[in-house]
Amino acid sequence: MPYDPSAFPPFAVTVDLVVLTVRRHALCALAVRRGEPPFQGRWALPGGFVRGDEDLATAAARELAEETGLHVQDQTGPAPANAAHLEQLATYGDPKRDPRMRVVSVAHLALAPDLPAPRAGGDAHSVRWAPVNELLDEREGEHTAPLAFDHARILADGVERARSKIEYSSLATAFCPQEFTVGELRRVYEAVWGVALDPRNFHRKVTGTPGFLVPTGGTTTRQGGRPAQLFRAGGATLLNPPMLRPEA
Amino acid sequence: MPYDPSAFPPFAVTVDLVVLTVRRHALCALAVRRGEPPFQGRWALPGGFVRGDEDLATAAARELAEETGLHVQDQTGPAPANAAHLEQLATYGDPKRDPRMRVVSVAHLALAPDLPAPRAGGDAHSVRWAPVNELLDEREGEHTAPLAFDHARILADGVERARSKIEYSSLATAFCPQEFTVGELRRVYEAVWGVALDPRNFHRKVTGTPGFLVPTGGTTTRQGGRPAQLFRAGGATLLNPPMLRPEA
DNA sequence: GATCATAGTCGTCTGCCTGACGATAAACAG
DNA sequence: CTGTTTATCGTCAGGCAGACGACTATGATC
Repeated sequence: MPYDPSAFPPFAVTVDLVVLTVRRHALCALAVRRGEPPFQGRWALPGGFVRGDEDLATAAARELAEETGLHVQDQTGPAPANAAHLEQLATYGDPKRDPRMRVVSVAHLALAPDLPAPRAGGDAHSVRWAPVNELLDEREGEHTAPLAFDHARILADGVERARSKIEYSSLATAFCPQEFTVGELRRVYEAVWGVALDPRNFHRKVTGTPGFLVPTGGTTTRQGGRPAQLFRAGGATLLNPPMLRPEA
Repeated sequence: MPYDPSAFPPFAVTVDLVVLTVRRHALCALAVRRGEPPFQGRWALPGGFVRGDEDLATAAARELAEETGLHVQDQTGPAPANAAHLEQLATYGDPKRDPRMRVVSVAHLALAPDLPAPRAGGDAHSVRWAPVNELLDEREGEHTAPLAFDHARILADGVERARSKIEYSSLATAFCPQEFTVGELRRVYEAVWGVALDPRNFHRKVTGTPGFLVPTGGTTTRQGGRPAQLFRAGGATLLNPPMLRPEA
């Protein structure tokens, strides 16, 4: 690795974000409308350049906060109400992925609870939560033009990562508010996997997995029906045994 | 995303390789000795700059071939004898990870069968297969100085990826020659996980998992003892049910 | 207030998978 | 021929998962 700057080609490095949440029983992703060419007017994933003195994870957290007001879940201390999970997804560096110049994008995956409040600093016309099925739909439509750049691929990879990761980790709780019921957690799994799960078996499974859920003592009827116990996410990050996705 | 080149800082982009194989019942990684500062004389992961017109996967495959003579496994057509599995691992971009300049490294993970032939173009003094336990050992020793840069972290991430991925995918066969026995495959799992497995249960499990192994009809006694059936990797990439790593 | 719809929670049963382990088979070394 | 090594088949008990019945506690409706 020589010093000589002419020995290597310069790249622009960006972070792109796949921000997922569950709204109205559907898995949704954050999309922004592009205001300038290329792909002007098309929807894209939020993202931006990594600064010269900034770590990749820091850049992703900064973009996430700018775009949504969400803060990255801190391991220590009490989690704020609007805490999100953030992890690196993959890096995309096809020489032709951006027609202007050579851009390498380090995509990150963020999982957030459904936000009742509007997004900070967001323009309603240029930022929206869209069902991933719509965004990944190939057909043209009012809101269904393909995503800009290679963002459909990135989104698909992010969705697949989320789908498989909630199997063997407690990440599904990142889609829930701080306190949640077993039924709410089940609806998260159903929305992310796109399947229906048996409430009784799910309840047994999830309450029987050590470290997954801790009861808070409270109950709620916000979903209607009989009052349900409230839980908080337990300390376990890896689930043993895992939640099994039903056969394809 | 403006055009203006002054609007974003330039980065150097490299690929680093975690190349794993199983030799003498131990999981080993490829290490190269650095010939110049920084970290002169220390061991490091092989890698190099991504060229201006090159995809990330292409750059990784090129570096792999230069360093080992291995070719990336092609989905179509017959696999050559020296075929390796290659996938992107993660990207490391701490601003201080290289003291000379801002380098973002897209690490890749390669899994290869034990190579009986010496490496093409390699100097025996500057390239070696080293047990990952040695490379990750913090203590100083003749061959155990810590890896250069953040390569210990990258190697650890690669090893962990391999350990978890052979659970639910057929990737363990990438460590085997084209034709192999159940016992040889078991020794791969034992070396990667660092545990002893029951030969009888392992045999039942792998032969009972659909699409994992297809018998070639031949047998071999190269491991001594009773002749063992030879198998080839089946078409399945995802194992159902998965191989379960024994409890920690 | 009785009835109904909605969710939540507890049990039961059966089949499958797993881990532990006995037994047999086929090679080679002495 | 006997012991050693590796491979392969079988058995058995425990645990977990899917299917599903039953009961409970709310709010909504008549």
